[in-house]
Amino acid sequence: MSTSNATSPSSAPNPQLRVRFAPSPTGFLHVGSARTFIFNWLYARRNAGTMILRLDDTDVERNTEASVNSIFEGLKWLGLGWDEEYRQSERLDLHRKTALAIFEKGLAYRDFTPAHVGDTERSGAAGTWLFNPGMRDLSKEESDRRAAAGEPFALRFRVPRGSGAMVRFNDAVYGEQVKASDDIEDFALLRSDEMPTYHLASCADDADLRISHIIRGQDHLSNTYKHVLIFEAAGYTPPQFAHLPLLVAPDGTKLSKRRHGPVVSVTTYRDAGFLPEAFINFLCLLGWSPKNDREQMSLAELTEAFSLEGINRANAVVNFKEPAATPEETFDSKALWLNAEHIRSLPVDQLSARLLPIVREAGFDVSEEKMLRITPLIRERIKLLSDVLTAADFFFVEQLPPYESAELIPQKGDAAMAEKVLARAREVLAKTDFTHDALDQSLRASAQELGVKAGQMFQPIRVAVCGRKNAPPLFETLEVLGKETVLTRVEQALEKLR
RNA sequence: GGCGCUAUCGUCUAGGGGUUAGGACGGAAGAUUCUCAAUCUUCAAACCCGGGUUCGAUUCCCGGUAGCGCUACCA
Repeated sequence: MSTSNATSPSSAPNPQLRVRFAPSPTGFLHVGSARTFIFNWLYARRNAGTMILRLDDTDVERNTEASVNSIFEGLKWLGLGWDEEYRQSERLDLHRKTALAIFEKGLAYRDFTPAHVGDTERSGAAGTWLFNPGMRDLSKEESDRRAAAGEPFALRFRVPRGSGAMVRFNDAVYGEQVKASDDIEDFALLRSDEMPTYHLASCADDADLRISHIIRGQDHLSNTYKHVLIFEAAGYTPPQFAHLPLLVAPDGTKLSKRRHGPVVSVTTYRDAGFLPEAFINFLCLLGWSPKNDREQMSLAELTEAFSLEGINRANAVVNFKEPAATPEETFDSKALWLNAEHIRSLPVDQLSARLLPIVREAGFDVSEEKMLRITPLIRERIKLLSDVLTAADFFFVEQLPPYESAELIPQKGDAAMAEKVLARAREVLAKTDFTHDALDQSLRASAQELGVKAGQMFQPIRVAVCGRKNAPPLFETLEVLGKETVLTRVEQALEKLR
């Protein structure tokens, strides 16, 4: 890595650099987790390292297969991939071995206190709970005897006390971190059912998988002291830590499906019509900055620009609206804007290919060719892929949905003018080539002959063929619609006016 | 309660001992086009508070306040 170029992603594989994304499958994949995954992935790719996915599923009570699926579903949509995959539940032997090694060094002890007892006593006026009285100093003989007798116990880390010892680590984002070990409680390593706790399993696996950088949410910043203690007790050098500021809701609280609804779930963005590359782009800008005012960036550009130094320390608000009605007002407006930007920068054929399944899914039978012709007309008019359904609806249907005949009346005109214009249009269009320039010429000429403004000529026709006033440019629209459909719709509009 | 982290426009952020505190989204106004959108121009909008240090602090230090995190045999 010392040889890698500082300004472009290194191509030489870097076997020493290994990062992991380690979700626990106790819920769907939410946007905060997605960002953590993305940052890890970016860091791995930027430095030609290895990206590992590890399911931290040691909490048998809360894990669900549905959650595992939801995580994979979300990650699949992001489309970033990973190089290695593990499940903690398949590595319990390693965790127990690690715990045992720590125990044998005298750095952990058995706690026979029944589970869930201390909660109220612990947080009494005396202050912070640090350990259960008596257990820490149990003699080896008694501890062994009670264990041999089959009494259940949790294994706790024997955190150094009264020595004034300090635990420290250097965080790539938050800098030098120091905490008195007297302030750290004797946390559990193994539960009384012999399952490892998160702290133990996580560290044992990180060490075993030779993780070089732990990039994770800041909610783990204060847990890190415990982790440093575990790494050292087990004889490993702790990896480099980099904690990420949290993503929070507009009310400042952490994202939760219960409180904030589906806006916090990754698949909601997928289903709403976000482009994964736009969503990734948006998430990257939350808590990280390339520091050069760049906003819209491709994956390649993000990969190239990404560095731990660009990560900031304050929590970032995902500015969605809680009581959500339309997508327009639900999602963070920057996410929407970025999505529109990415849509516009997609080549027409690619955008068209992404739109087609959505249109067909909605029940419209549209050919690839036709979609290819429609796409450029709506590309600048949609923010979400699914907007295609409202922006281009009139291209898909045989029969236009009903609209008010008053819509046909042009600016500063009346029903008579609308009728006059449409009658003329019917006549002229019947003998005009349906190409942009020919339509342009004959319709403008007609306007002049009729003594109306171009806009007054175009508007009734637009409404007649699109069913509404706001639509893509007229000539292109007519061209794609085709002469037959256009004439039918103009005829129907004329009937409306009578 | 204890321990810790954080604090620049509404939101995401840049910056940093002396700046007209920059950009973006969103908002407002205008230009432009056959409507809408896109595009372009302009405008409004911020350094949490109090003490230090200093010739000078938004920037450095301390305190306060607020928010968040951890304080489980959850992760």
